[in-house]
Amino acid sequence: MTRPIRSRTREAILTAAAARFTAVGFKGASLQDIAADVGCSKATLLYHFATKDALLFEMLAPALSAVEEMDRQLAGLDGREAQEAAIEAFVDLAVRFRGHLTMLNAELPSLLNQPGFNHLLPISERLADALAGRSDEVKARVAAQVVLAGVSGACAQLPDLPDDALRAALLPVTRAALN
Amino acid sequence: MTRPIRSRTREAILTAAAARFTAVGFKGASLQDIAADVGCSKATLLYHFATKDALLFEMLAPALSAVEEMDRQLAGLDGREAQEAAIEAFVDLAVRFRGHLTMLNAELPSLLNQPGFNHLLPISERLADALAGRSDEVKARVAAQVVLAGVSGACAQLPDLPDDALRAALLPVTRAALN
DNA sequence: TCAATGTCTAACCGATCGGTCAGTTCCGTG
DNA sequence: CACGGAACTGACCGATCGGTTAGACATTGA
Repeated sequence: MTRPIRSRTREAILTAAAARFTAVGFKGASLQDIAADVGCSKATLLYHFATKDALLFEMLAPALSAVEEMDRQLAGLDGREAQEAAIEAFVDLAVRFRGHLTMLNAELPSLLNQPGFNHLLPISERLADALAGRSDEVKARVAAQVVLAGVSGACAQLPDLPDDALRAALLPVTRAALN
Repeated sequence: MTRPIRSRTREAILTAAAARFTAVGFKGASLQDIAADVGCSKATLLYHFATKDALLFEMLAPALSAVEEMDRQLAGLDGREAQEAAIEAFVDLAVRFRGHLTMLNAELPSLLNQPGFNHLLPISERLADALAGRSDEVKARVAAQVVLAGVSGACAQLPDLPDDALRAALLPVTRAALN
């Protein structure tokens, strides 16, 4: 039984919003433009999502959950073990969520004031620490930042590359950058 | 002879605008907020810079010039030679301009419609090609994108690291990622 | 000192924005 | 078919935005 067209509007809005936010940023995307992309009214959009922020949060919720889960998995690990686990998990995440990670990063300053997102900065710092293999050396920390920005940036830039091909390329590149 | 305070307003505006644009994006920064940061009126700001766009363009002009110059230098080079030259030049650029490169990248979709900026996309593609050592392999091209986003992202993330320390760390990381 | 020029400003403008609301239409169920 | 609730909408709202303008103030050079 196919779902009626009307009950698919909510998903269409989320998809269109994600595309707009990723292309021109949160502030650069207007609710009217998103509604027009979907082919509904702005008021319809606001019937389904109470605020513009609610749209962004719902878009980012799966990536946020996955980031939190990754953080938990990395918590008890050290040195080389932490690094390898972080590499695998982060690359998987970036490939799976493509441009959403860069959205998380771009909107981080404002997201930090929101309940549910305020632990993101410590998570990000712990991830960088794991990628650096728990090392305090400048080079290791710089490499971790290169990987954080580079892997998520590359995934956003290469939307047409299939997941497995992208992942297969990213893993050795990431390992090489960190070692 | 110290310049009078009034004639320093223009530079203060540029500095404050750069900080705001880098922190919250072009659309996220309002002229009123920038003016408040400087301690002048919005109309004063618009006396010195005709439009908000003019502010952004002037902020980005030095980085743009440097990118164009780098493009010219890379034009006749091939394979390994192209790659090494691109690595050195790009890392130098990113360190020198810190967050401005990420601004160039973030605003690229809208900048492409502006005279003076419309050659940026081909330049960016040629730079990625040089970083990949003119290789068509998926891994080489993915690595180039990682470096483009990663090096500029890391420079934006580490504003307190001195230039020479940052450069010294970035060069080996970049080479390793690309080889 | 004075006129010309540079710099700054408060008040204003129209446009766009996120959001609200009363009313309409659609859908599923008994 | 009638009904209640879900989904949708045009018109509206106040706030903020980039930008404009006439006038005030500051600076400079003769």
